[in-house]
Amino acid sequence: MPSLFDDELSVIRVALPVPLRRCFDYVIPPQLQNSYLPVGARVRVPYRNRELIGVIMQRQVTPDVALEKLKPIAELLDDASLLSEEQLQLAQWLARYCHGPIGEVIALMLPPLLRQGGAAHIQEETYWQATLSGYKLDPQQIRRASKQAALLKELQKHQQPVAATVLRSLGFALSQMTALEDKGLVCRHQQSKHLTRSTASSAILAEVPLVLNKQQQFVVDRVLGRSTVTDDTYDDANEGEDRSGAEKGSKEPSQALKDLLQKQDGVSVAEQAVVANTADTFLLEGITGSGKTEVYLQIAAEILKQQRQVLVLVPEIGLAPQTVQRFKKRFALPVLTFHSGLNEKERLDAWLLARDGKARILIGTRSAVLAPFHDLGLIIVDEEHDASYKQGDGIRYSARDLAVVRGKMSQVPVLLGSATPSLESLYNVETGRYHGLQLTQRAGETSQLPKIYLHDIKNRRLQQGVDFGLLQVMRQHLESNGQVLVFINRRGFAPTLMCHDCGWIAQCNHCDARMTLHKEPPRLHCHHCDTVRAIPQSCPKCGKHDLKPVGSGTERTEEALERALSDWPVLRIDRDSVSRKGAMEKVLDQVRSGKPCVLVGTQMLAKGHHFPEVSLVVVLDADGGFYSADFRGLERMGQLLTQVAGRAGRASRKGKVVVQTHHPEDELLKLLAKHNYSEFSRQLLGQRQDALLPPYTYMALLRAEAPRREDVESFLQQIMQAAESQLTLMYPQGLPDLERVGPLPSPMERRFGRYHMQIWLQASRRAALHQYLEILIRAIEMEPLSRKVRWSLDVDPQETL
DNA sequence: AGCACGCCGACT
DNA sequence: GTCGGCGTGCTC
Repeated sequence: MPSLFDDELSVIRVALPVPLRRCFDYVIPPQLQNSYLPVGARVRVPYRNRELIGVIMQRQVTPDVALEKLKPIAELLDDASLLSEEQLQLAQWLARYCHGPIGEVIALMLPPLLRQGGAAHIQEETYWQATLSGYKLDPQQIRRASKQAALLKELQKHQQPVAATVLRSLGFALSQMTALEDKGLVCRHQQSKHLTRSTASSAILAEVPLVLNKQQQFVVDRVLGRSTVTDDTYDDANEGEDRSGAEKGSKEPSQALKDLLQKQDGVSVAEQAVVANTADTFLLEGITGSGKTEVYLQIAAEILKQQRQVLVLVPEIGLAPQTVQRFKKRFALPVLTFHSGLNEKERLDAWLLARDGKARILIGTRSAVLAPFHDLGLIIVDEEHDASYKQGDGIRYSARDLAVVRGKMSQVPVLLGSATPSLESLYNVETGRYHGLQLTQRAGETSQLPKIYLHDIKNRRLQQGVDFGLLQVMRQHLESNGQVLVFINRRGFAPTLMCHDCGWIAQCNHCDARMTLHKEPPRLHCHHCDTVRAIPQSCPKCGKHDLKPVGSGTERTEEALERALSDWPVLRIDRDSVSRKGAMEKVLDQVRSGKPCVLVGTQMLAKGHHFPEVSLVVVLDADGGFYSADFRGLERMGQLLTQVAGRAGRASRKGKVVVQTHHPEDELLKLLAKHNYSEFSRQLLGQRQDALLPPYTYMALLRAEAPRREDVESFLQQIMQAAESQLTLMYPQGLPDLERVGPLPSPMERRFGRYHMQIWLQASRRAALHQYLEILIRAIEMEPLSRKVRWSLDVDPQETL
């Protein structure tokens, strides 16, 4: 009979993927008494009447329920910890910060296959490569085995190992491969099919780095924690190197590369140790074309030299193909991607390869910030202002902010980069939490920044949203072989359909929104709930045949420009036109061909793509930011306009940007037109400070939604009341500067047949906000209505929808 | 979240 | 007489 002491030793605490903000305790059954049950390993456990897979969070716990209630673990799935100490710490931090269930955060960290209980092993395949003597031997010398000779000849064609499956499909048999192996002419490798590059190679670089200008060099040195020499001798030396290096790189790349590879092999351990890494956060503000990516590459190179790994976060992998390409081209090391486009197997492999240190560089979208690493040495967050770092359902976290936290935890530098930094990050520079770094010059041979014109459209006659005079300007650019980019932030043909006779408009049945008129294919489409209806022939209300499209979207602009500029191709890029796979590439290829054309599109076009031949960019409506219900509307507008302007004149041509607006005298717009994003953001920060809005205060938003309005409203009222009485009980003095507003109807209250309401919370101290949130969450858990209502808590909301 | 238990309406 | 509606209670 085991003693009480023994029992307690055999109780472990497990995080389970259930929406409960606690863990569950289990006893270790006799058959596992002698097993190693480390924190971070997965277990299969009975839970109510089924089995779940959880992660061990704590060992030797004293259970807070009676011992008899504890069930035994059914199975131990890992013989070693699957989540590192660092990851578990990060998960705990995130769960506390979001006030979410730890089990769900843990589940978020595991790729789906591991969540389902799959084995944590990389599936390796056999690869064959000729040995040194195999490469040298003339295959004809292999007599009486023509098949082997052919196989050797095949392998001699490749510098890299070739998969056995590929060889088999070419008609070679395993016996032929092993026969050559016995002769010492070929050798086999076991490796993941995603690791096509050798991990053992001592070479790090695969190409000669570009020569940095002084600003870039300063940034590289600063992030790497090198002491920077600022006297003139250094500058002169640098200038001298500049020219010779550039020449060498351009004229004789192969020789330069050889030198470089030779040098790399000779890098001594002592040399590597010179760099004293910082664990600080840096905000790199670099205008478009200032060579941020090159800076990333060269900082990453130093970290990689130390045998450490680099994590690169990008907003969307689809928008960053050239970033991925540049990393792959630069480094002779395995570069892997991690994003939602991967299938489950690929996701698992990338995850495991990063964990084992075999993936040296991981480029991924937001969830990559939770990936495991063997020895992480640097985190880069590209386009740090991008809203897609915070999105998604369930646990709402900002991958950018989490990257900063992870950097601090792991004592690793974090580099946030953007041409248009978020106000949050700029504020963090101001308060000294981040170090600010700047790139103000366009790198390379690139021309000056485009000139931006604010075009007043008050009282002007527009043709489908385009000023008549502007068409002439477009024509000029096309005639001089330029390309024209036209932005409009609405897709579809027209924002809605209206009866000219009685004023009826096409309203969505499920949302407080009008339906968008589309022509391809013809339909009325609600962009909020995806409801599609046929276009009525006559007015459903008065029966008259006088239905008119109101306003214009991408389809209509495309149509209008096709008519007005019929000598040139007009291409459209928006979510509808590129939904088919490869459609986007097809259009982009046509643009890259460099022939004059007009490209009409939504913001999709503004991000990531380079169009060197674009000489004119037209923004049809810049005024959206002024009327936005969201307090970040202006910030978004500034970022978008600046990014859009960055699309013009990137190569030999000097670009021009025309922005149609009703507010050409607006000071903020004028700052943007002068390429002065810094001053623009400073002014916005001033406004935020005056209005006591983030980043000067901390905000949280409790959203709730249900089919019945009354349920949402009384739910929010009930929990607020409960929280209020709890607050006076726990903090008789109250919490300082804590604003509680609501329940309020959300902007667009009815969506997809459900009513949305919210409670706003704001505080000048983060701690006060979180103390209140804790109370509020407890109130929700007690409230019976919470099963009728879907609710979610958003700390640091990006959108107030 | 799931999933059982439990107590009231329209069906073979 | 049952099948099944969704209210509510619990999960180590």
